[in-house]
Amino acid sequence: MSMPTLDDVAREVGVHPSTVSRALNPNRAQLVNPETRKAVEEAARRLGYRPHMIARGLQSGRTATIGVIAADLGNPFVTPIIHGITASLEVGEIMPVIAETQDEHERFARILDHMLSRRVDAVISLATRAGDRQILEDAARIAPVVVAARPLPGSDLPQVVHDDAAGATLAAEHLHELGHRRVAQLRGPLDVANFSHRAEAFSAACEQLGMTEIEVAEVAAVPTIAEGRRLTEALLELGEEQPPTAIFAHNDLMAMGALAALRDAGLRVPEDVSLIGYNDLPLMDVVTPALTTIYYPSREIGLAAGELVIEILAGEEPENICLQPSLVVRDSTRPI
Amino acid sequence: MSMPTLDDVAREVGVHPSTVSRALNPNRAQLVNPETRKAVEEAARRLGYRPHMIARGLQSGRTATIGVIAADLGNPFVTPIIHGITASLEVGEIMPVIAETQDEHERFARILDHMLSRRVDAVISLATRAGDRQILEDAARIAPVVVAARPLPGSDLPQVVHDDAAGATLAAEHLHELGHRRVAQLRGPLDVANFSHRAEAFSAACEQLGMTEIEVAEVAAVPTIAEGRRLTEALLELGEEQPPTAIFAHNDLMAMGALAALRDAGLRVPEDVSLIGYNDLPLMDVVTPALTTIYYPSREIGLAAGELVIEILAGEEPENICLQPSLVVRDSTRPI
DNA sequence: CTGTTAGCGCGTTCAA
DNA sequence: TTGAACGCGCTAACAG
Repeated sequence: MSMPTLDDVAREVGVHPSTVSRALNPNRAQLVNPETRKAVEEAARRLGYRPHMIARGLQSGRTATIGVIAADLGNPFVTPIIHGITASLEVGEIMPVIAETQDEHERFARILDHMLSRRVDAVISLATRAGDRQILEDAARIAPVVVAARPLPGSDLPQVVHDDAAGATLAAEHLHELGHRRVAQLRGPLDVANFSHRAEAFSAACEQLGMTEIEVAEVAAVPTIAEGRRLTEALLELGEEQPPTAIFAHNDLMAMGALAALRDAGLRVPEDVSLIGYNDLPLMDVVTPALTTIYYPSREIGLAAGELVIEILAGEEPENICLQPSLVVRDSTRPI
Repeated sequence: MSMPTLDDVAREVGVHPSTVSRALNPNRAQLVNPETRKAVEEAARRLGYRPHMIARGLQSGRTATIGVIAADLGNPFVTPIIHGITASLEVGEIMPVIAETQDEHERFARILDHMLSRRVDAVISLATRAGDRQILEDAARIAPVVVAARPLPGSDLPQVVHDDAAGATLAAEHLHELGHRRVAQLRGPLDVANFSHRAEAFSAACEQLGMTEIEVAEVAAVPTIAEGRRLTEALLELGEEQPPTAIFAHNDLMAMGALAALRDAGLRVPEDVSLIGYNDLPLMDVVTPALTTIYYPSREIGLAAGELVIEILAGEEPENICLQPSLVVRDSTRPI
């Protein structure tokens, strides 16, 4: 069960371990006699030698791993991001080490600590909330930290994000163009910057476009189907003279919850109420009605975050990245 | 950017590094004078000392990481599994290191090699295909290997799987009970044991129940929406006197593709054709029609795989685990 | 209770 | 072209 080391190979060939080290290192292999090199390579193969990256890392100081902190791996939103991260990291033979915060601050802190103990070469946080700022910035003095997916406003940390305000504005404009004048939004947890940005931008756009926003007092505790359902029910119980003609859900999961709640209330989408989501999750094009939504470039965010990490590790100056949303019109919205 | 070490703390307090090591190790802390211990702890905190898990691992031989090999992180099927793995591994403060094979054998081999180089304490393969058997068994002589999600028939490696034959049989029985007599299945790639098991069991059940199986010659290259669509189109072009009245798709994604293809062909689900999937992916209850499917306990598979790894690392004898499927009846199937 | 010594596997000096 | 020695940060074993 224990693996052969450089010493084993050296003994096998009858040379010094350093020679083996050199022979097996592509950069230094030329410094070694071609014949001994052949012999070393063959012995290594025969013995099943594999470099001990841990030992190597101990002195090089690099582990070729980066920490990825996600909020909830059960949310289909994160899969494409992690997919993108692994894809871009592959070129550097870097592997992600993954952990979940469940959106609990204390867990976030513990995980960050743990990752620094592991000496990950960098950390990508996909789980950032407003209250995590201090510990992230502290961590950044020890290892590079990249904030991705969820923005951290007012921080100097390198960020790979998306223009949530633009997305929410697109949603408002789309509804306005369709003739809607009474609208509502289902807000995600506001300590996640994406949602606070969406909330503010949507309200601002409503005001500017002259639409009446029917405010739902409550905010989703977590951005899930269940919470989307709950908020929608609250909205319908508001007892307004008339319900809104269109609803902007802060993400697609909440939109799915809204869809269910509306159905239960006997309201049809889009005939009675138009519904627009956010993220363009996989499968949103096959639900019925196919969901009009704001495309969130998850995979690209992941790719860019991975690439940014590689640049940082190469000593380059990181540049923040902000990707743009786009409107995906499907069947859940229509003219009033 | 460089972190303080035991030596730094020792120098600060004026003791020997070993004393610091002891003071900071919960198991050995009692062997040290309470006062010096206090002093050490305070100095460690003040300096921001964190244990160097890499260095520790170098001599303990454990890295507290396990490798997780997935086929495709873009498939919503895998996220809940990884979710389960991280959840069960958390108790041991073990973190998963993740990589993707894209279902390419060579990449699989490379990744396995890489993980062994990193001295992961164990490997969980979620990406196993028939041809990967040899390299997996070779790897298992170096580090514990657990095969999860995709079975590896005839192997002695510990496995955490699911009874695919039972699931496919449930599907066939359900269709039979509804009165269907002409059915078809959309087969996933057969070098993935789940799909070959489902294919065989479904055919066998058809025969036993006296249902006619209309065979689609082709098999999906990958189990995706696009391939599900392609196979369905092939099925419809078969020019049979009559198309089947029910279709069993080997997974939910393929079922979604089938749904689209049927719609395009002017056939309605379930009025004209009943459709049943496999996995019960998130959102399958909100698509329209809500998909009848076979529940696949993804999260439980992940949890069990993680727990199995922990047991193995604790020196216990691994026991194979086989979880049972269940039928989830929704709106995409109905009596003929 | 604490200091000393050695070594985990490797890369990187410096010599020869 | 190769060998010898050292150290990365830590823990285990042995002294004292």
